[in-house]
Amino acid sequence: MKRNSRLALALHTLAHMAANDRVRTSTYIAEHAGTNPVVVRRVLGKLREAGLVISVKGPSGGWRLARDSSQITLADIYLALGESLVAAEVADDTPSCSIENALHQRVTNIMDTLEQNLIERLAKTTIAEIQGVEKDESSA
Amino acid sequence: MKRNSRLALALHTLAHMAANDRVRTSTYIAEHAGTNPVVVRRVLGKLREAGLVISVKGPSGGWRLARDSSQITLADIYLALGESLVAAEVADDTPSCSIENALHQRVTNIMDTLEQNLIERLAKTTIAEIQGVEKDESSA
DNA sequence: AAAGTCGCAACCGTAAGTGTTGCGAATAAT
DNA sequence: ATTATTCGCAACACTTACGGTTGCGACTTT
Repeated sequence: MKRNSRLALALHTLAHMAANDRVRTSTYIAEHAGTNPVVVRRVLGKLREAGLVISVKGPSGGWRLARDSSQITLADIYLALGESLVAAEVADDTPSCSIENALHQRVTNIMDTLEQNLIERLAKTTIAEIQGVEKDESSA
Repeated sequence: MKRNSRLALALHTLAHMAANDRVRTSTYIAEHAGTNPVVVRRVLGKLREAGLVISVKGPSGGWRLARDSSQITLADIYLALGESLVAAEVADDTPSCSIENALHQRVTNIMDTLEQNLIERLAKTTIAEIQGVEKDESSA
């Protein structure tokens, strides 16, 4: 797969799961998403920590949504994955002078604001809206 | 520096240049941005291709804004750098079935829309607004 | 008891990006 | 003209992030 495709994978998978409430194994999901079961578990694991999906072990186990797809927004997913597409991950500051430092702070603030705008925008769409209308029949 | 810091570097640099209209060398900029002259030239080179800055060779050469800082938006910079922070770079499609394909298309459309929203948001801020009020005096 | 499934850790390979060096081209200053 | 300065560009090394893969243990249903 391509780079930083976790969000796309999560969206795709949850929309798929929203089509009906059958339990899906990570192997099944991986095949339909064109990736690996472990990758699926890695991504869905984060969503499970955030309470968006539920996993059950053992035969006839797998994954299902923790609540109705209309109650899961894209922001929920984005935040659950710990994504930060816009904002810079601050690490070390080398403020050569106070003016540089102030400027750096202003740039950082702007990017943080942009990140926040993105999240607010994400919060306005739910999985149910992605999933659309049709019910999926592909089980084999 | 950190990863994908090109946008932050460009913002920082252009805001710095907006403080006055002196020509800055890439070495000077790099020192103040905590990076390397070649990295600065790489980033500013893209902005030059987009007509946002002008570079002059030779002694007393360097970089300056191509137009007033109030006429350069963050979207100009973002697009000049060829950034795509949200949208997925499509490469290959493996539509196992038509339903999968439709779903994939819908996810792609959503991420494209989010990318577009980000750009629209970026277009609402100019370098002049980042730069603020004070005039910078640091030359040594 | 057996089989299926997740959970997790470890590792590899690839890709992207920054940092660095070197050299050529252009241009201003002398 | 010569020289010094600066960009332009290509090539390379180094690091980091991430997807992909394997292996094994834990759990639970049948």
